[in-house]
Amino acid sequence: MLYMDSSSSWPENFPSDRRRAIEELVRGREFALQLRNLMHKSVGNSGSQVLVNQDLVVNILNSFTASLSILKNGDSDEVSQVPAQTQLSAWDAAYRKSEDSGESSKSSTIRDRRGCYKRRKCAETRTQNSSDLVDDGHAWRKYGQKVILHAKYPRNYFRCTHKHDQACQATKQVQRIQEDPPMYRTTYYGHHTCKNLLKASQLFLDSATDQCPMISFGTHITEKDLNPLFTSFQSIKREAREDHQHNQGTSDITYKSQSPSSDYLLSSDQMTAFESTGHMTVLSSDDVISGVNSSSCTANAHSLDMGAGIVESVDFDDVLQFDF
DNA sequence: TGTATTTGACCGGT
DNA sequence: ACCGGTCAAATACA
Repeated sequence: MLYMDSSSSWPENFPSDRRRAIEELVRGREFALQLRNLMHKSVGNSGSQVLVNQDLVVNILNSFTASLSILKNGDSDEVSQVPAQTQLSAWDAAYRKSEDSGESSKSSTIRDRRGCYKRRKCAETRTQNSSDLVDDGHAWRKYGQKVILHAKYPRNYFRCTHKHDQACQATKQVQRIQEDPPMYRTTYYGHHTCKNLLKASQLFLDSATDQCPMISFGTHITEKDLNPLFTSFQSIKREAREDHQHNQGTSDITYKSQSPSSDYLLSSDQMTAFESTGHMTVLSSDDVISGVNSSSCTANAHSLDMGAGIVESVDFDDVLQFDF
């Protein structure tokens, strides 16, 4: 999340009343951010209540951000994160203005796109190699394909389907890296902020009804427990199933917490991060609970080959036990 | 008709 | 100037 620096220099002749309005909005957004952070730490809220609260905070933040963008009119950092409708309005306005004033554009059919997008600089990335194009549970929309220098195969660019309606900034790149057997490298940029509830619920319902031999959950998961931050489950389930075929008789896996309210699920993203770093973040139906960093949680978990039964428990603020 | 994909052009960073 | 990421008009598809 980008923040407007209140100490940034203001353009000359920038109206003082607008400046004050912007400063007030910045303050308000800071308060909303603090509220969000407090909510993340709070305990005792039910999952659904946290979801409602998070919705509210997201709406508040979006409103502030959109307002700031409109007022400041042209700060690309701000434009990049406001809802698309706001962006389009601003661009349409700018476009109409240039038309009205009779300014000529480079092309009669293509409008001036200068400043219309900002490249990510050091967004968080995660890379995953796989032998097939796994469904990671998110809705992606392809927006480009490029031939890459010294690469045998073109690189494909995808953005979240909800980029415009929910301002979700997550993107990924998929590139074939090997012909036979086919291997693909997928690089994820940023996190999903969209509420992909329909698809997530389908996955959960699917996981609840599918008699997957490797994974079971201690309690039934209902839609009210869904956390939009937590979605990708399908691929790990498939991994588990495939592995099971190679390792018949491996015991069921239940991710259980000692707190009575919730069990834990692992997304494929988390497993990928876990593979490469030995560190993972575990999400409950409520929210991020804690991080795991245990030298004993290494290779075996990666392929879900739990035959060696490595991890018994990991220390947390709120202790999470892995019953393998 | 609405949504997704393709693809050439544009743009920013180096 | 070049490379790679993104945009958006054209096209395909359900």
